[in-house]
Amino acid sequence: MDYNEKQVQIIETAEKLFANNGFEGTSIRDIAQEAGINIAMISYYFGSKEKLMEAIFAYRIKTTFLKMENIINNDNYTPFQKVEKFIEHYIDKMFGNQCFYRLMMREPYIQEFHNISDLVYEAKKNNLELAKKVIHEGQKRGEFRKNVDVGMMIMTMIGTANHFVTTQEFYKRYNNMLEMPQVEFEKHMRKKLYHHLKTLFKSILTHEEK
Amino acid sequence: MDYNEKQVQIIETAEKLFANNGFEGTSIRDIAQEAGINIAMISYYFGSKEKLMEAIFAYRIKTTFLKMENIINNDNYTPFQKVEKFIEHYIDKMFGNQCFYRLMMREPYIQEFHNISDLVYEAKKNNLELAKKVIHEGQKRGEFRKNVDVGMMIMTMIGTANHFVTTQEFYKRYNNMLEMPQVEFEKHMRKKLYHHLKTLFKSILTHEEK
Amino acid sequence: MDYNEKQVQIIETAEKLFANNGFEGTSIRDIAQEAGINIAMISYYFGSKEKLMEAIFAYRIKTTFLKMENIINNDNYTPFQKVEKFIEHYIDKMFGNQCFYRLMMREPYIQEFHNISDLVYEAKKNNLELAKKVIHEGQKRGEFRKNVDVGMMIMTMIGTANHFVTTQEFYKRYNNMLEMPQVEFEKHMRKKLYHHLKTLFKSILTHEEK
Amino acid sequence: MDYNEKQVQIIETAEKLFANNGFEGTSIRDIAQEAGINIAMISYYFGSKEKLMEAIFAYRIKTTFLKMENIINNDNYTPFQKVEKFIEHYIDKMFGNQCFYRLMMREPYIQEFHNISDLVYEAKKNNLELAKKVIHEGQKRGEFRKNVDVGMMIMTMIGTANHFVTTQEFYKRYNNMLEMPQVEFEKHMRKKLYHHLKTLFKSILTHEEK
DNA sequence: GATGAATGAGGATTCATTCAT
DNA sequence: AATGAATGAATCCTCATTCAT
Repeated sequence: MDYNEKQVQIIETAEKLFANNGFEGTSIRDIAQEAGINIAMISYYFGSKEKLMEAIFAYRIKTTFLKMENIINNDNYTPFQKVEKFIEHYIDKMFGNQCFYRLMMREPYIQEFHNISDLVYEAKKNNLELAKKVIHEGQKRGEFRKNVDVGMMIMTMIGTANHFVTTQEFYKRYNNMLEMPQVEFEKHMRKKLYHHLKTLFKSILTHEEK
Repeated sequence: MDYNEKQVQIIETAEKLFANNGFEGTSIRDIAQEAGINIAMISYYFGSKEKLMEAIFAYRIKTTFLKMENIINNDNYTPFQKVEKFIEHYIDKMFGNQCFYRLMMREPYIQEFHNISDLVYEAKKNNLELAKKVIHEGQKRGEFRKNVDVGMMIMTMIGTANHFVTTQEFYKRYNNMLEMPQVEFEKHMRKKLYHHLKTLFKSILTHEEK
Repeated sequence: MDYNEKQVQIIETAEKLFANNGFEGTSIRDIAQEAGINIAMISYYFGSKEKLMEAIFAYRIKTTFLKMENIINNDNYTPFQKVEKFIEHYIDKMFGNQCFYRLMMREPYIQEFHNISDLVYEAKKNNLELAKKVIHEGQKRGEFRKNVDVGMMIMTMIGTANHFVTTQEFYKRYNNMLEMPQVEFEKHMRKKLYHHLKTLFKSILTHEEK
Repeated sequence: MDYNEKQVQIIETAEKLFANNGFEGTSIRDIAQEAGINIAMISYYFGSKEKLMEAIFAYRIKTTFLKMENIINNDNYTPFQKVEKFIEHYIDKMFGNQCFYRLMMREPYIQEFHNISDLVYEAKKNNLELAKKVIHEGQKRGEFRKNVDVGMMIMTMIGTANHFVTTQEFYKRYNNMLEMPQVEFEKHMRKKLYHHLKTLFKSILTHEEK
């Protein structure tokens, strides 16, 4: 399960190409060429193209979906601070691993065919339950409204964030930001997303129904 | 630009398969077999696989992104009723054309290579501007808060709705609804989404900042 | 065996395309498009693509390889004048039917597969024997040398003339005549060829061996 | 640019089939079957059918159009001996590479579409200029007539020789030589062609105009 | 451990032809 | 008489994978 330098290089190259062109739209030749390695090495290291896909998921889910617990269990934060941290964390992860997130979005079916279904399911479930825990805590402490559908809130956060990534190109074009350097643009996006989701959650969690 | 019965059948079959398996993951053979037609007919009718993809977009965007104006311009509705109608309409369209929406989500790159880029851009822009119009109207009438980022609200609506569709399988499994018939499940989802987004928008648009 | 206007149009279009791109390199669609007729008409009129090829040969050989006898049997001409007429006639025919001649040159195998083998054989044989007749007449009258290989002379005439047509493009480029209008260029070529072959034949037929 | 054994085998097989059936009339399957190799190997080695055609030309022109200079520059030969050697050399090359010569004759257009145009042009030009050099030398030494159109003489040589190859089948049939073994037949043809062209050139180059 | 050569399977597309009208 | 729709066969090419080295 530990990948050497070359294997990691292959994984990351493949991830990028799969995200851009899809699993079937990317050939092993493409990956080998982009990564500067021999074509046969992919089958050699991973067994097959499918197994490489599995490796990507295993690699990312392991290194990506961890360490959320630390935030949740830090007692120095108020419930809403925890929510904020949670949002920040998700956004940071997503921007830091855009390719992988785009890949997950575009190849949902891939789960069914390969041995990653459970992995992904567990990661999502884990995420959801952490969020529930935070919000329930806030409710118990009387700081959040009672009748909040936590599942829907999480979907809103993830959906909005994901769509943000997906729709970047439209956004750029619509707002005449095509010339802005990618790094700056991402910074802008990220900040905007932070603010929006925090405001949204605050509004939902603390707004009194009339 | 008018497609006969057989052409529509091909378009809809291809749309489904492209949505499930991707453009490159779907062979012309697959489409022909599923649609019960001869393999050569696809090239015969559409010229190529790529042109078929273009036809799908042209077909759907034309028939899907219309008639939203009627809602917006109906003076019998209050601004918030218009927002509700807008949300309903988007959700209905999306559930009614799940395949196409999933296809758009998974193949964003396809726009760049083919002649659908502008089509999609215009549709999205049109959508966004209609939403802006409604909300600005509510603001002018003092019924909505002033400092609402309309763009972000739309992204939230679309992102949440899209994610809802994408994540169905996880949702089913997580909530032990795997046995529920698809039709009933969708009804359930749709209702839930209606409610959630309306509540969300109400909260955002009318909640007074403290 | 009599072709109507449309059939002739198809034949001539096909002849041109076959000459330029070869039999297999030309599709029925190409011919139909170029001739401005329906695709099905070719099979309808001629039965098949192969039969169309046969029709071209039948059509051209009939109308092309005739009337040579008149020259030969005209008693007002001296033997060498007859040779000159013969040369002129061949060159004129060839320039007037360049496409057909190029077609014959590039598709010699086609004879074996189709029913035109005998047709072509007879035409060639007829040509050769007419030439022999003229030259033998000149020899009998003591005006031509005795030991002339008539077959080789004919091959020289035909080969040179054919090569002239084939190598036009090289000739143009080599002599900086790329800008010259095709009509003028052909006139130039034809004149040159007349003169060359006549001189050649005169030299061969009348030159006394030392 | 150096081809291994298998590549050469493919090139020579393809050359033969292209010469007989044309570029478009020959399928990759045909070539693979005749050469006893896997179909995919052709694309593997050459990239495409077109590139294979280019390879044939590159291969032949390189190995075929060389070493003529040696003859020309050999000072032991008289000008007419050089002409004879030149003729012999051309005929030998042509009979030794009949397929390639037939291929060049039947696919002149192929030059325009592919990267061999210049290659062929240079080879032809080179050939022509060597011939000119020889004849001009003879003229300078007063052994050849002054007013000889060297270009036309070369065309005569090449055209006659080429036509000889093209028309073999007719010749055989006409002269009842269908039963003669090919090797013996070729020997006969070659000898005949030697003699004819040498006589022809002698007559033209040395015959005094009256 | 690492790789270049080789291949069978399957990809999209074009083809000449047929048939109902 | 003439044609648009439709199709099975064949086209070239790319694919992921294997194997001897």
